[in-house]
Amino acid sequence: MIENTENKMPPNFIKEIIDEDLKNNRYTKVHTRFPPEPNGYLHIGHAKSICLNFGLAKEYAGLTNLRFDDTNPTKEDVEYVDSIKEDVKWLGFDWEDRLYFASDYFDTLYEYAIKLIKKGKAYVDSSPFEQIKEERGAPTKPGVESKYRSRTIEENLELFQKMKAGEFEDGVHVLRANIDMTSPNMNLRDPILYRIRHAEHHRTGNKWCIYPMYDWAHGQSDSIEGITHSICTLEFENHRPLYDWFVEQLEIHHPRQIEFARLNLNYTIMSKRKLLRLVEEKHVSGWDDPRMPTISGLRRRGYTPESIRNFADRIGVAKRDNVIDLSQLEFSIREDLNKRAMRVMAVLNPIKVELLNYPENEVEQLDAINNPEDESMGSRKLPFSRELFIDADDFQEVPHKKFHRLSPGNEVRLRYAYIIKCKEVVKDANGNIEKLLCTFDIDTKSGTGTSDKKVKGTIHWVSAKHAVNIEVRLYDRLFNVSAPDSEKNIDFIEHINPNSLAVLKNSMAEPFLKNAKPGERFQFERLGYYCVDSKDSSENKLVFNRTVTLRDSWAKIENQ
RNA sequence: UGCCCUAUGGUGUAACGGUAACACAGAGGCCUCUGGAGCCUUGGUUCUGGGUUCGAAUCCUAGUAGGGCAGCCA
Repeated sequence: MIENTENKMPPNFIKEIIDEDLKNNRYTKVHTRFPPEPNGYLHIGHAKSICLNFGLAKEYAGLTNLRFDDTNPTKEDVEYVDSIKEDVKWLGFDWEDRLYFASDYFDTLYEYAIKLIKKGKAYVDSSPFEQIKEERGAPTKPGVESKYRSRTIEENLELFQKMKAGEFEDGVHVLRANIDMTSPNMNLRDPILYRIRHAEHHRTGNKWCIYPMYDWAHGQSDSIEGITHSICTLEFENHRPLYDWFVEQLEIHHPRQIEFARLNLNYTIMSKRKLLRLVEEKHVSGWDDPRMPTISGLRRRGYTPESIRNFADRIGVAKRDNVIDLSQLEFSIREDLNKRAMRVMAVLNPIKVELLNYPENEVEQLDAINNPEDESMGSRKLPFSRELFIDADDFQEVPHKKFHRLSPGNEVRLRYAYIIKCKEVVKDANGNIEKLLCTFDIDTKSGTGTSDKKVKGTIHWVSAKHAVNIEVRLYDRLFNVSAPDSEKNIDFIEHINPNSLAVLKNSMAEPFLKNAKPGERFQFERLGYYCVDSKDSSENKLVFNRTVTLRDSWAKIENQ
């Protein structure tokens, strides 16, 4: 396997920080966490974070928790909780018995809030929404203090208790921290800790009608879990002083937050909101549509966990904004599947070939190697007969000057079989090719060494009467521009590639594929990697998804 | 006209003060019963200007450029 076996990711600034923390005894172990909000499916960007958090812990012999930051009941759902667990597991990571929810800490968080109020560090603000917004100021304009800021501790305690008891409508009061309305860091301008939301929570039901804000819940959750290094993305950099302030005021365990740049992929959108829109507006078949950058989409597309982990290692982690080339992801899956996928022959767009000098009812069983990269995968038998299918792309009636495949009067090798020559093109009334009449050279049988005839090309084929009909879904990038959501005035939906999916219903595969099981991956020789669709494929109707094409140097020649 | 962060070949990431490395992509070539795989070759005055130093991609400083921050979202 290509994956490095030393459990080591390449050097990065986070490891340097951890090394230093360990050396200085700031912490004596490494404990990380992956903290998704269950409001959507995980995508390849999350995979980067998952690999980072679990990878770091593994490398330092530490632990990683899975914690759902479920502080907003109006946006979250168990469907997402389940999918996230499945995806993390599938990626190959194990949180063991450390599955947590921020909602597990609602009681503790409430106690913490009381503590803050008693210290005079939090107050109930009864200003209307608009007023709070107004008083917060702007990045370049200091905020002003709320008139409720000077309420007594007793008054705050009583009001907060009543908020919890459900005595107020949504939005009537909020609990705010008492910090500094003039701070240049907006996060420190008396941030809201609790809001009233009479909504049912997917775990706590109707127990609560006040819910903690993310900023109030997140850092304390990390603290409660004894997290040493809270790895998060760059946009929370400005929140760090606030989180530090909370744990200092509360005098509780102080995790160290380290921010890194999130993953961006060209020709891809990563925003959960926008992915949700693709699903809701049915531009794709669901969160697991093989064109989606979600983990479930990549899985259905045929990506392996190993390939994604290697990808994450390869792209590294740093603080500068980045856009990774899609080819990097494609390389990762080709690299992995090249080593492990069984080779098989399938004809996407069949043209019939008749071998005029091959006996009518004869069938030969030819030897075919299952994987030239891995001898242990052995070989199999391929039936060969008078009538075959080859791919339309492998025949040109008027060949391009560098075309090495079949054309009238030309010879080509049939992989694992014979060299054939095209004698005649048979067409129907509309001029469409019906079949190719060819002859085969009996001395050129593969493996016999009875002929030293050389031809420039080798093509794949399938025996017509033995072939199994399959459906093939050819996927291409979902968007036709490299940065689909970069223009403010153009809806990213307009950049959807109309050819992102092509369905071929008449493809033919060698009989071995008859027993292919959902999720199984193959290389269709000379074409690419394909996997049996996990949803729509059945024994009667095999459906294959194209994971990725093989590198195609012919395409380059052809385009010149 | 505030605060925070960032700046290395086309794209990423490394180099931890001693003369730029690795991967992907691109371009050449070799090899080949997958035009696959594999192998070889080929790109950078390290954003700019000052400074510190025997020596700077690395430290300081001033610019410039990009990103983030004004949800009772996360």
